[in-house]
Amino acid sequence: MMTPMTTDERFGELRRAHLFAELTDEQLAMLARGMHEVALDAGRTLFRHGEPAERFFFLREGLVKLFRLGPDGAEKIIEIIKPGETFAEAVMFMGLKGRYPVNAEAVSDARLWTFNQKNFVEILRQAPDIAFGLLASMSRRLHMLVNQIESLTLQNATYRLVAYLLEQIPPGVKTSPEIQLTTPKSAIASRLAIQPETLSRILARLRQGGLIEVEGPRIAIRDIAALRRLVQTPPESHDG
Amino acid sequence: MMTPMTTDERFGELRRAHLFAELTDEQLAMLARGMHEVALDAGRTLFRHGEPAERFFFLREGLVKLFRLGPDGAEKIIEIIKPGETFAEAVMFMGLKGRYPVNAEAVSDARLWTFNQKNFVEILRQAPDIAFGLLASMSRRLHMLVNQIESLTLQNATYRLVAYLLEQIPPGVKTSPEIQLTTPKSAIASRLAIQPETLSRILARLRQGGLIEVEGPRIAIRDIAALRRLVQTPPESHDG
DNA sequence: GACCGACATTGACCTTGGTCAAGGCCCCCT
DNA sequence: AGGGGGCCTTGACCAAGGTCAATGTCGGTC
Repeated sequence: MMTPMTTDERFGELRRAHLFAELTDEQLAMLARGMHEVALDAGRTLFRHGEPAERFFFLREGLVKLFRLGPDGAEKIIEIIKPGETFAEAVMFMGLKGRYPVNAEAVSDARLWTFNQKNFVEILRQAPDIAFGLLASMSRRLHMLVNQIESLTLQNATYRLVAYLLEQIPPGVKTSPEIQLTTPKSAIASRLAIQPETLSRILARLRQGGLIEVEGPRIAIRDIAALRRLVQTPPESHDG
Repeated sequence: MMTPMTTDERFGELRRAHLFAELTDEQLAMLARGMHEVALDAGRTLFRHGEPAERFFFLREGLVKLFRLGPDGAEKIIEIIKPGETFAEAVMFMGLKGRYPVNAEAVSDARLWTFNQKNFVEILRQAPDIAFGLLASMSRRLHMLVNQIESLTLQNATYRLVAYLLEQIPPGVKTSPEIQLTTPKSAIASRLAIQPETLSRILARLRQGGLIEVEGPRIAIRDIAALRRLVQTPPESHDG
């Protein structure tokens, strides 16, 4: 179901990804040659933990969750991919027998472009600049995961949720910002490794304290200073 | 206080690191030109979370822990570096203003080689093969962190400890293996995000169950099958 | 040999967050 | 309008693991 689209439009869209932002038109053209379109209904699986990793992805539309399953079927979301982001690039360098370390499933109807591993490695050889972009993007992910581990182990559920809320504030907004949750609260709970019930309770507590107001997926920040005090923002910021 | 050492010996030692294993003598020579020796007493800090990252490291001797501190000073060890491993390579690609995402401190007296970032990036440009090695090594770390997150969120303390013990079994040993803990138990507890008291209690429980025997830092596995059953090894292995 | 400090162990108690169960709200669907 | 299904909320209860404190063990030092 590919809608007609000019090359320029495609390039523009690709460049939304960190990984591709710096590429020349020529390099993008190379890339685009090996690219395939995929549409995925909400709830459908893109790949599973342990499967051989032959492709990586660029998300054009919709939401995709990356998650692991525990023995009892419990699910922990590692990351929620939003449009304009690439994912599973990293795994391609685990050697020939690289395998996906997580499951990927569409949260809402999604459209993606997929790239073949071999193809991409070939491009990398010819255009080492891309390799540097890739290194940067992996660094960022690495850093993010370390932050997640810290927050999971050193901070309690309230801290994690408040930190998450603060991260969601659109940049540049100064006074009483509002947050629009883009994913169901249950998904956020999983990302923060808490139960939906606990998430509810913490929000209720913050509401009672006058720190926020909640109305469905809209959260109004009433007392941002108090929230920041709650997380005692450490020297460096908690970028995600 | 550098002891005299032939070039060959140095190259041999460098090649113990994944990252350098595939390099030619020429490439190693380039690398070695920008390399400096550092000795670090036990307990001394190598770098701190948030400092500008200008160098990365190869550990020759001793142990180094990478950790984060919570607001209250609680410490979570992210990784324990062992001789022959490199660390902090990844952060160099976070852009010019890259900062260390963790603290690094010597657990025991340590000797390291340090490499300058600019220097190394220069080498990468000339020898793109190294970049691929770096990508692979970062992939591995990424994968490892994802596994840690899974285990922290989806598994309980006993599971984590048992999984850790199973990982420590020297490869190739079949019958009633013995594990020599190389770090104090308190450090292991921190790596697994549990308190030393809890670690003690779990070990005691496993001992009472006849699964292991503990004598100080030596742990004898009595019933490896039962241990494996405890962690119900998922489809794919939990490499660390 | 006595003392000290680091580390480990054990016990009693408490806190956090998970589990189970019962509604409530809202949107869609016919 | 009525009914059904997601999703969220709230309450009662529970369990895992954390905290605090006392005690043990070992190795080094004077």
